[in-house]
Amino acid sequence: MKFSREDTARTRKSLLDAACEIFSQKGYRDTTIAEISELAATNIAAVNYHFGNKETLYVEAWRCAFHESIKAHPLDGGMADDVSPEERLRAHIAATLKRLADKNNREFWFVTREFANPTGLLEEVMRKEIHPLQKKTEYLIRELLGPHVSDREVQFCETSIISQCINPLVVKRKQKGKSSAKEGPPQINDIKAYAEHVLKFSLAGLQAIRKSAESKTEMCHKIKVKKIKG
Amino acid sequence: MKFSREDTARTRKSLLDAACEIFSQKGYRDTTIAEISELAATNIAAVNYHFGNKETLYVEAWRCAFHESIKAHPLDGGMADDVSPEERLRAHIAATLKRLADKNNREFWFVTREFANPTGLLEEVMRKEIHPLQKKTEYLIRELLGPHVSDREVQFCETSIISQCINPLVVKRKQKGKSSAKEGPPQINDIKAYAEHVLKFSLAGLQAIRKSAESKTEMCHKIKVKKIKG
Amino acid sequence: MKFSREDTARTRKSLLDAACEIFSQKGYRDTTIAEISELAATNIAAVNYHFGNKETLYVEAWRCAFHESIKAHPLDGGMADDVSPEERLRAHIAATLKRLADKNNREFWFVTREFANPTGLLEEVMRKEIHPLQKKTEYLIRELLGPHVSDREVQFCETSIISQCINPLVVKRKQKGKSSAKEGPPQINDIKAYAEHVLKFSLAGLQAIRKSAESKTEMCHKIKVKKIKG
Amino acid sequence: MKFSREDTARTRKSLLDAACEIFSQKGYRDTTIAEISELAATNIAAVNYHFGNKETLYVEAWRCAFHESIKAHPLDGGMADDVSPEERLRAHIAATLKRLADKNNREFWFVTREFANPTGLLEEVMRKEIHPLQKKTEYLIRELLGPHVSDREVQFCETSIISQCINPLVVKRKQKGKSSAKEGPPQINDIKAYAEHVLKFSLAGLQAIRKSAESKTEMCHKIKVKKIKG
DNA sequence: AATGAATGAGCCTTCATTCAT
DNA sequence: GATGAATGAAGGCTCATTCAT
Repeated sequence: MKFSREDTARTRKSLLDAACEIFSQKGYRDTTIAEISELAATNIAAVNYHFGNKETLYVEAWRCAFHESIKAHPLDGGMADDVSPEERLRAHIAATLKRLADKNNREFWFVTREFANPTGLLEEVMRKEIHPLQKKTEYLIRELLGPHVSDREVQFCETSIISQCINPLVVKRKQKGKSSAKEGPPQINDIKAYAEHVLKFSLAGLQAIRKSAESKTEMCHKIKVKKIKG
Repeated sequence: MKFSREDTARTRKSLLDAACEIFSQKGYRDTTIAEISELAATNIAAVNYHFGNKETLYVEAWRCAFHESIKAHPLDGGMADDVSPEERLRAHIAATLKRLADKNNREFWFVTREFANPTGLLEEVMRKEIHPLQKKTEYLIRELLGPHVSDREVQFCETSIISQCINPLVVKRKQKGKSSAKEGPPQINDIKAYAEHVLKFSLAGLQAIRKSAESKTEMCHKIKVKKIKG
Repeated sequence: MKFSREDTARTRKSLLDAACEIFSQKGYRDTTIAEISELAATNIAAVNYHFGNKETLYVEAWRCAFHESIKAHPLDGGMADDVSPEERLRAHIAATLKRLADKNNREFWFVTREFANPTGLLEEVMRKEIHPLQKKTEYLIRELLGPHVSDREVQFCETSIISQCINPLVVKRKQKGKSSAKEGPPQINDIKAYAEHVLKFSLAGLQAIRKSAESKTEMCHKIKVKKIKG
Repeated sequence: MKFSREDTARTRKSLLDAACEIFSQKGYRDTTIAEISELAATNIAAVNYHFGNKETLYVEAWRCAFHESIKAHPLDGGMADDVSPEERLRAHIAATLKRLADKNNREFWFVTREFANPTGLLEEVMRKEIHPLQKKTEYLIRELLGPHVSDREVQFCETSIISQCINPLVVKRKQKGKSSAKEGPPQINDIKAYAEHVLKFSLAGLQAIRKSAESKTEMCHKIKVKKIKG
C-alpha cells in the first residue's frame, strides 16, 4: 500500500487534533496514546512514528490549541487604537473573558494544567507566544493610571484585572457539568454582565490608585515648595 | 522491626505527612504509594492497611493539609467582629494572601492541582470544609455593598476580590525557582504591599458598585413617585 | 483482660461456624480469613491462633458441617431393618434426597467442591466418615438384585441410584437464585415427587438387571445340564 | 525474538491451549496468567493484548474446550435418525459416556469446576451452547415414553439418565491417580459395560414410567366412560 | 492467652515504546 | 513509510501470616 504525502500530513493533523482534544480534557497523565490513536483512527504506533514520543506530541498539541485560540479570538478585541482607554479596556476585558469562556477553547485547559502541574514542557513556547500580549495590557493600564504611579502599582493593577478574568473561569470550567448546586464557590454564568462588572469595578479601582498616587505626588510637591519658600 | 501499639498513631501520621508532601508536589496521578511508603519508612501494604486505598489516602491527606493551613492562618486574620467592615476586609485579604503565599501551605497545592486536573475525589470534602468560609466572606461583602445591590452583584464582587487573592499566587508558585526573568506574567513579591493594593482597589470597586446600585434604586423610586403624583 | 476456658471454646466454635458458613458458600480460595474473622466477631489473628492456618480450619469446618448434616438427616431414613427391601430403598432415596436438598446442609457444598477441585485436604476424613454408609447401600441393593448378579452389576446399580440422587441436586444448587429460566438443564423442584420417580425408575431397572442375570444363569445351567445329559 | 504476522494466530492459539490446559486443571481462581503465559512461551502482557483480561480468556478457553470435545465426540454417536429410539438411546448414552470419560476432554473439567465453584462467567455461553443438545435428548426420551406422560415425568426421566452418565465420571475423575483403594465410592472402569448397563437399567425404568402413565390414563378414561354410561 | 499492627509475596492490569515486516 | 504484534516495567491492591505486646 502506498501513502502519498498528503495522506501523511492528514494523518499527522488528525493525530494532532485528537491529541488536542483529549489532552485538553484529561491532562497529560490521564491521556493514553491508545485513546488518541483511536480517535484519530490510526494505529497505536503512529504517535511514536510521527512525533517520536508522548511528550513531544503534548507540546505540539498545545501549540496547535494556542494558535486555534488566537485565531478565534483576536486579542485586541477588534478595537481600534484611537478610542478612549476606557473603551479599549472594556474591549480587552470582554475579549479576554469571551476567549477563556469559549467552550471550544482548548488552549485554556493546557495553560491551567500547566500552571498547576508544571511539566516544564510548555515553558518556552508559552513565554514566546504570550509575552507580547502582556506588554499591550501593561501599556493600556499605565495609560489609565497616569504618570504618577510606580511600576509596582502598574504591576499590581495588571494583576488585579487579569486575575478577575482568569480565576472565575478556572472555577467555572471545573464546575461544568456539575449540578448547579447552590453550594460551592460563586460561579459566573452571564459572561457579558460579568465583563461589565469587572470594567466598572476595575475602573474605580484604577481611579483610586491614580488619585492616591497623584495626591502623594502633590504632597511631596507642596512640601518641597514649602521648604523652598520657608 | 519493633513497634509498640502506641506507635500506631505515629505510623498513620507519618504516612499522612508523607502523602501530604508528595501528593501536594506531584498530584494524585503522578504520585505512587510506593514513594509515600518509602518516605514514611513503612511497607507499601501499610497504606492499604491504614487507609484502604490510594483514593482515601488522598482525601485524608488533603483534609490534613487543609486543617494545618487553617491552623497556621486563622481566616478572620484574628480580627474581632466589632471593627469596621473595611478593617475586617483588610484583615481578611491580608490573611488570605498570607495563607496562600505561605511556602509551607501544602493545601493550596492540592486545590490548585485539583482544579487543573480534577480527580473528583475532593469534590465533597472541599465543599463541606470550604463552604462556611465563603459564607463569611459573602456576608462581609454584602455589608460593604449596602442593601440595594442584587445577589448577582454580590457574587460578582466576591469573585473579583477572591480572584485577586488566588490567581497571582498560583502564578507566583509556578514561577518559584525560576530566574526572575523580566518576561513572564507580572509577579507579586511583596505580599503586604499587594494586600494593601487589593484593599484599596477593591474598596473603590465596591464603592462604585454600591453607588451605582443606589442611584439606580433612587431613579426607580423617583419614577414611581412621579407616576403616583402624575 | 482475662479469658476463661469457656470464652476460648466459644471463640473457637464461632470461628468454626463462620468458616463453615463462608467456606460452604464461596469455596476455599474465594474465602478470606478476614471475612471469617469478621463474621465470628473476632480479630484476624484468631484463626491462626486457634487453628494454625487456613487449611486446617478448612478441614475442621468440613468435619463440623458433616456432623451437623448427619445429625439432621439420619442415613437410614429412620426405617427399621425388618421392612421389605423395596420400602427400605424408598426410605433411603427419600432420606438422601431430602438431606442433599436441605438448604441448611452445608456439607454437600464441601463435598461438591472437593470433587471438582480436590484440595486433598478432605481425602482422609471423607473416606473414614462416608465409607460405612456406602456399605449399607450396597447391601440393600444386593438384596434387591438377588444372588445371581455379579459384583460389577451391583456396583453399576449402586452408581445408577446414587447418581440419580446426587447429580440433580448439584445442578439445582447451582441454579439457586437464578431466574427460573426455561432454558438450562432440567431442574428438580418437587423433591418428594422426584423421590417417588427415582424409586419407580430404579426398581424397574433393578428388576431388569435381576431377570437378565437370572436368565443368564438359567441358560448356563441348562447348557450344563444338557452337556451332562448329553 | 522474531515473529511474523502469520504467527499471530499461532500465538493466540497457543495462549488458548495453555489456558485450556491450566484452567481445566486448576480452575479459574487458582490459575495465574503468569503460568499460562509461561506455558504458552509468551509475555504476561500478551494475555491482555489478545484477550483483554483473565475473565475473557477463561470464557474463550471454555468455548475452545467445548468445541474440541464436541468435535472429538459427536453427540448423536454417529447414529442415523431413522433407527429405533432404543438404538438411538444406546448410541447417545455410549457417546456421552465416552466423551466425558475421555481423558483429553478438558471441557468436562471446566463444567465440573464451574458447577462446584461458580464464577458466573460461563453462565451465558454454556446455556447457549448446551441448550440445543438438551432439546435433542428431551425429544428422544419423550419418544420412548409415549404420549401419555406429563412434562414433569419427561423431565425426571431425562434427569435420571443424564445423572447416570455424569455423576460416576465426576467421581472417577477425582479418583484418578489414587491407589485403587477398595474403599471409596464405587467406581466405573469399563465404560462400554457401564453404557450397556445404563441402557438396560434406563429402558426398564422408562418402560415402567410409560406403563404407569398409560394405566393411569386408561383408568381415567374408564372412569369417564363409566360416568358417561352411568 | 489473645490481639492489633504490620508485612512480603504475589496477582492482575495498564501503557509507552519497540520490532519485524 | 507505516503498522499490528509484542513486551517490560511499573502500579495498585489482596491476603495469609507473623510479631510484639
